[in-house]
Amino acid sequence: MSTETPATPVGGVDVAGDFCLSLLVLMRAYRTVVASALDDVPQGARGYQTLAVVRGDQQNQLALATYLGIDRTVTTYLIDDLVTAGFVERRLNPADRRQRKIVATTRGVNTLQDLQRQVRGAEVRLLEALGENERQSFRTLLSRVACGVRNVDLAAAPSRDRHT
Amino acid sequence: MSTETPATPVGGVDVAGDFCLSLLVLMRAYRTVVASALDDVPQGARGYQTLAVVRGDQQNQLALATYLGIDRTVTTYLIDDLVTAGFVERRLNPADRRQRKIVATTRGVNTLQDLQRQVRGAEVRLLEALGENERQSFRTLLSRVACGVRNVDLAAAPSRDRHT
DNA sequence: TATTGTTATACTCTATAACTATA
DNA sequence: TATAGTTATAGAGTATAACAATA
Repeated sequence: MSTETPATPVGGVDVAGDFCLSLLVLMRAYRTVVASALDDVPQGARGYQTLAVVRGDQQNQLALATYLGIDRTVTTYLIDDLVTAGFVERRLNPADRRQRKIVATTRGVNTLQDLQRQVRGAEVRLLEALGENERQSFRTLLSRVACGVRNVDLAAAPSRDRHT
Repeated sequence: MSTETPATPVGGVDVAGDFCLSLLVLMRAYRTVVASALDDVPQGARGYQTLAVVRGDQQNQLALATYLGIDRTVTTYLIDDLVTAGFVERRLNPADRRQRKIVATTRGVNTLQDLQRQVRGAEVRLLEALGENERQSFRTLLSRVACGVRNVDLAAAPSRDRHT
């Protein structure tokens, strides 16, 4: 009740206005646009994100997995690759020896800074259709949506019950 | 040259403002939020998109694949499933008997309308963190970015050359 | 017993190439 | 010969479950 628009945009198709497809297109374009920048980063965008998170805060793998929204088994392989690349280290947490804190190496931090600059550039290209103010708006809105979604944790959507 | 911001947002990490992660979070949340609505649609969001495209314009499979950004081999399976579900039909194009035009059935059209309503509702929930005006802005900006990206075709990003 | 991390297995998704039929 | 569509095979990515070490 009281949805925003009439259900059917009669006449032609309004696919251009279709949120679902637009989001997919954006996602794919994003991957393409940052691909060359993240080519040498293990696991591409995922490795980059990990590096960005790890740089500021030293976290164990489970916390990292939760934050990035990936499985802890995946995290193992991911960190393996980042360690091999020399971007992060695993350090045993003396307080709880089950945990391994992930710490960015100097090389990792330097690489990250370099990557962030390149990724930023790629993002600007991606958002070329927008003016500078709009681009900033879009960034801000996206960020707020993501934060909101992250906090709410989508309690309204029982994805697990439906897995049959 | 003349990028928007200084490369490093010194101090803590600015992951909340990280476009890359935000986009991923949004994408995942979107999937989750529409999952129950699209549960009975073959191939989920992809089948839904296909139905939306097919409804307005009768296209052959190759054109469909191009538009949706998927491979033509994938399209075959996708259409197979949609046919099985009774949402679309394959019709031989008399003008060129190599082609199969994909046409939505009555049932497909009705289902689509129903789905669109549900998906719209889910999207509103997804964008809950935004006010109504902001929500509309976000939709519009996203749509424009997607269109821009689609037209430009990302010529600047040589993803194939880098495939080693 | 519960938790962190690792390993092994299986499953899904996607990409590549070979094939049929029409042009 | 080139194109539309199909089929088969292999690869990447992901999820599940079982395991080892520590609490």
